[in-house]
Amino acid sequence: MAKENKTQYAILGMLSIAPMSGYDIRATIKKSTANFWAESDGQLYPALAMLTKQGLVVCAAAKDCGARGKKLYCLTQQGRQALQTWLELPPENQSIRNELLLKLFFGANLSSSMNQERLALYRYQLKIQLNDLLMTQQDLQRRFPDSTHLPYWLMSLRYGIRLTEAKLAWCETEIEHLKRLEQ
Amino acid sequence: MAKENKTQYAILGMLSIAPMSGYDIRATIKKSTANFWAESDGQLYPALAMLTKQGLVVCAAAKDCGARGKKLYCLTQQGRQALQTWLELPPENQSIRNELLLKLFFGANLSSSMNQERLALYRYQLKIQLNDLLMTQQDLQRRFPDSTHLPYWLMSLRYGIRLTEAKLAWCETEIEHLKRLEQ
DNA sequence: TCGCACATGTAACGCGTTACATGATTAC
DNA sequence: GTAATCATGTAACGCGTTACATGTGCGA
Repeated sequence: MAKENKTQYAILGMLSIAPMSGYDIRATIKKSTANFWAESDGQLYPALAMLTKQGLVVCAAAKDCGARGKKLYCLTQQGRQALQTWLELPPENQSIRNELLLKLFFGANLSSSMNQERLALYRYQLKIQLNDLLMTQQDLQRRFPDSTHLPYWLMSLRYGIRLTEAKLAWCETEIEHLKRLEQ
Repeated sequence: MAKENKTQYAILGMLSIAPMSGYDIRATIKKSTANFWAESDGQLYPALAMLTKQGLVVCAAAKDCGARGKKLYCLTQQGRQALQTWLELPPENQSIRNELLLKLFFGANLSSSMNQERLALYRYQLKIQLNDLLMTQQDLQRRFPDSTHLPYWLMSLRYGIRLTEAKLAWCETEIEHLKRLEQ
């Protein structure tokens, strides 16, 4: 009835790259997939516990967990299989909800300058985002030059870069549009 | 604690354009904001009922509702004020979850051809989307040449067009990338 | 010794989707 | 008459966010 939990697959995918702790997964997601995938703590840890119970991941013995009680998780054969099965399915497209766009769609209810300010703020945020993405790109290429994952990581990064550039260009032209409209 | 219900504002916004029934709102959302905002039936009608109870919208008397029991809703002064207040707040950005991108991020677990097929299918879907957007653009300009809303509707449309074009261009280059990688 | 980053979790809350349910009107 | 579209709702379900709770180890 309701949608299937995708958090588990994000976790399995991350563990297919390397064994990690919950904290590592969280950090990796924030660093590398933040542009197209987010997870919240409240999902991550329960999902890890469930995957363990289902035998899709195993937690290294407490001994090997290093300091600070870090729990290192590994994919099991079943886990790898479950990931594979999911990866091969066609991706479902989530419903989109972009509040900025919705507010602009109703922009006739606001002053033109209000809308311009909104766009200008967005442009500013996009510039920062773009910069981050470009830095991450360099960073990845330097740190994992030989990883089999690198081409795919760069692919998803370029998606972010392209989209952010397109949004920026859109912002510029729309601000100009509004300025001209005022006169 | 949890997030505020945004459906109500989408409804108020739609009613700021013209009085509408629930069915009309639904149809309008599907036609015009589908690219950045979606609503499901299960949210729409209860939200309308709640807005009525709160006095933010009123339902025209049953008499005036036309055939088929259609209920025509109008904004009240309070409703207009509530919309205004919300519009002026900075937009919150929803967390993004793009399953296609996540699957590509883990693409090293699949064959190169599988990833290529995935991208090719996406490219096909994007072309259709782009076409729809361009048609809608013409349609809007023809049907509402003098509406104060038109500039903002076109703005949100151009966002969709720009983004879709960027995604398409990205698709093309990535398919080429993968082809070259295979050799 | 004080604060920050590391590290793992739980509970409340309600949003949003899906599926179900129902009936009228129009067009062929 | 019968299918499609118009039209309005309800109920189940669980996903995902936010806030809370707790403790460790390292560096300044």
